[in-house]
Amino acid sequence: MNRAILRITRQRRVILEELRKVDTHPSADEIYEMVRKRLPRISLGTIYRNLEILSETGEIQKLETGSHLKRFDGRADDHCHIRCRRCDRLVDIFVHLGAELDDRIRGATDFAVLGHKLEFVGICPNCQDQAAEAPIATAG
Amino acid sequence: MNRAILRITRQRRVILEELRKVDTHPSADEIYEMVRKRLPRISLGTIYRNLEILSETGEIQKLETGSHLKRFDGRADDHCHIRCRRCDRLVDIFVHLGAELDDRIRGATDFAVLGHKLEFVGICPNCQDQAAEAPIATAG
DNA sequence: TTTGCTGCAAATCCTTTGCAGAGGT
DNA sequence: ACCTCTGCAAAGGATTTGCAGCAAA
Repeated sequence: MNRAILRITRQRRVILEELRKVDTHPSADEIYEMVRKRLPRISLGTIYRNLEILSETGEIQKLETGSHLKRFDGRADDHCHIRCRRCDRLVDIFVHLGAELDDRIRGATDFAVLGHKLEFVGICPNCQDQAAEAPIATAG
Repeated sequence: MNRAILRITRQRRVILEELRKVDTHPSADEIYEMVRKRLPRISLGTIYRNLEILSETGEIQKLETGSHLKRFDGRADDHCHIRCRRCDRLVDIFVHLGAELDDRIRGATDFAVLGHKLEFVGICPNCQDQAAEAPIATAG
């Protein structure tokens, strides 16, 4: 992927701006809808291409954990996420476990440890409230 | 997904047996190939349906972290994995960080924390050796 | 006998790609 | 002017699903 000098196109700039505006970790398709309000003729292909490039250069983060579709994060600094099991909402958590975790497993593997992907799973406050009103029927 | 009483079909049994034989965390397609040697007429659809059911009932684990395709783990007990960045091989690690990690973030979120997905990334011994002989060209 | 499961094939969903023309630098 | 980027549309790969017949219980 030896990329030459990047150009700052209108599309690339707007994609980054829109992604930086939110903390909702939208999917490519959701970003497409957001950007389309400002650039109605942009194509989904361009969205995908730019999200790929922006995450390669480290300006954004591609989140591939635990969902069938990719989500993107406008923040690239050290933080992790928690996903709601009911509504699939993904929220930032600023607890820094980073290097510590990696150190803890170095004795337990013969791999050279480079890093990790961590995502918590839970129920968000909204869905907790709904559950109180109308609990989800679990088999059994 | 309120499922009724499950039947133990020949297909379901063989899929589980084959998955339990290996510690390689195969994809659906790889499991298809393994099972086909014993049940040549089985279909990929049946493989997918059964892997889904078996992971719902907790007999196996569906691994969705950090790869474009799902992998499956015949062990359902508490352990995590490390993935090789070069060859994508996925290996078990038996360091138990489970409950401890969840406790550490309970103060930092208003979600009800249920658990987490954790996957380490590194370079496996094989690929380390290869790198020593012929280092991978990185852009620059 | 009941009804969950199977094989088959088509459908679906997300993502990537080829191409000719547009637009940054 | 050069060469990366874009829009369009088609391709791609993994997974899901409808259906009629099959087979556990």
